[in-house]
Amino acid sequence: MVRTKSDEKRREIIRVAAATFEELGYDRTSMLTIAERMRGSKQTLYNYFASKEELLRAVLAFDVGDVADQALEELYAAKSLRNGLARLGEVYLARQLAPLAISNIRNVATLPAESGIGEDFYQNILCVAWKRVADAFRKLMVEGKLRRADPWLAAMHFKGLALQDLLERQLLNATKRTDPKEITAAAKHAADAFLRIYGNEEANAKKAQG
Amino acid sequence: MVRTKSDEKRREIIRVAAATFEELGYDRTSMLTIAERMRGSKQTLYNYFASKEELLRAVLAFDVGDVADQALEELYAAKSLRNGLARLGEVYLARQLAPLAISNIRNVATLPAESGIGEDFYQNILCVAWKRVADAFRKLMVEGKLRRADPWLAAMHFKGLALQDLLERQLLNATKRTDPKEITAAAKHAADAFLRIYGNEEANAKKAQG
DNA sequence: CGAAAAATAGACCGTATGGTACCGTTTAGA
DNA sequence: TCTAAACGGTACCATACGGTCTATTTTTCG
Repeated sequence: MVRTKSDEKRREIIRVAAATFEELGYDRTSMLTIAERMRGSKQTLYNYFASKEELLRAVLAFDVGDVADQALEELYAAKSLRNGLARLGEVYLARQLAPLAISNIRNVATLPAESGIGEDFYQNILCVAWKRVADAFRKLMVEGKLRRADPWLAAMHFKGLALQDLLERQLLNATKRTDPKEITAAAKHAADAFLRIYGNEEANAKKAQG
Repeated sequence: MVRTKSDEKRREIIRVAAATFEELGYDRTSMLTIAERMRGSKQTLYNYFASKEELLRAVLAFDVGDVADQALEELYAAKSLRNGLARLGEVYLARQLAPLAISNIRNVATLPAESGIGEDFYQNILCVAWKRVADAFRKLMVEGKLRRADPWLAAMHFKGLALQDLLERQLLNATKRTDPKEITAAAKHAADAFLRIYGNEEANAKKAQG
């Protein structure tokens, strides 16, 4: 072999494509536009990716996150469970409301169901992270810091409490960009609410007694 | 005037357009397709609507719901607050997860932010209903059936608890159709969780004593 | 009935797209 | 240095779209 399609170039394509999808949306982004922004040719794109959809899949996979790791570190590092949950929510929110993440959801949602992209994205990208959160909750339940309950349901409730409204607004372009302060506030409210659902009053009561 | 562009025909166009947008998605639906399904001509469409986007706006406005009314009736009619909340959630979920509602969200999300459609849709359609729910919660707070808190935040929390995961899955086409039993279960869990956050233990305690 | 209003059908325009094919040029590695 | 792989540029293809225009037909109402 004399010359190799470099991984670096591949990543560069993905980066440019991601930025363009984010800016214009998948449907309104043409392969030509991406090629031009690469200062390259369409042929090169098709050299690396079989189709536009394949390129989108690569963009989606690229966003895969260590979010869960970061977020869970926050959870463990915090002094109180409440603070930890608030930070967890904050990190998650910041990530999920970032333009790229939003546009990914939006772009996936526009594709026909038959492509199977939506299922892949939900199962392999979105859920993976939340499963780790659910596991963390399970541990907290075992440790008695949270009331015993279905950890996955708890994770979904946390997600819903923290995310729902802000995400919807971003998705619909009803808000230009979410104010970081609003994120912090939403995360705190979510943490408070979550503790009211899943907090372990028994343990707290015992502590108060002991 | 000898003949009037009938409101009936206008509604028929909206109906057909809605069904087609729902089936194919806004971007992949052409005005020609709609015209053919109407057994009419494109010109007639442009006779009633200035543009494709205008037609979408009409579709969105058409879906405007009495959802809130129905849902709140359920809330008041139920024997217990818990049952009422569960029914409220169930009705809302069933509505929000219906194919048309989902596709509306999806279609709005795909349009460029500059169009302002997203803001309109969120403010004038989605929020309107939830404001009524918030008002209902406010009343319940005044009556002491719920703990005093920000009613709007409470409504958003209820929405998040009930809706978040199922809506996301539908949006992304990660689920074909949501099982009604799953809807019922999600609504019940949401009601339980909601009462843990916003239930009024004082009142309950007094009742237990009295 | 007869005229005004509206619906139809289809050609048409300009533009754009995803994807392929070709060709001459650059590059890296043996 | 030489050669094969990868590149840029561009033309190309088939298709499709939103939107306009025109000519013809249908409907409705005075």
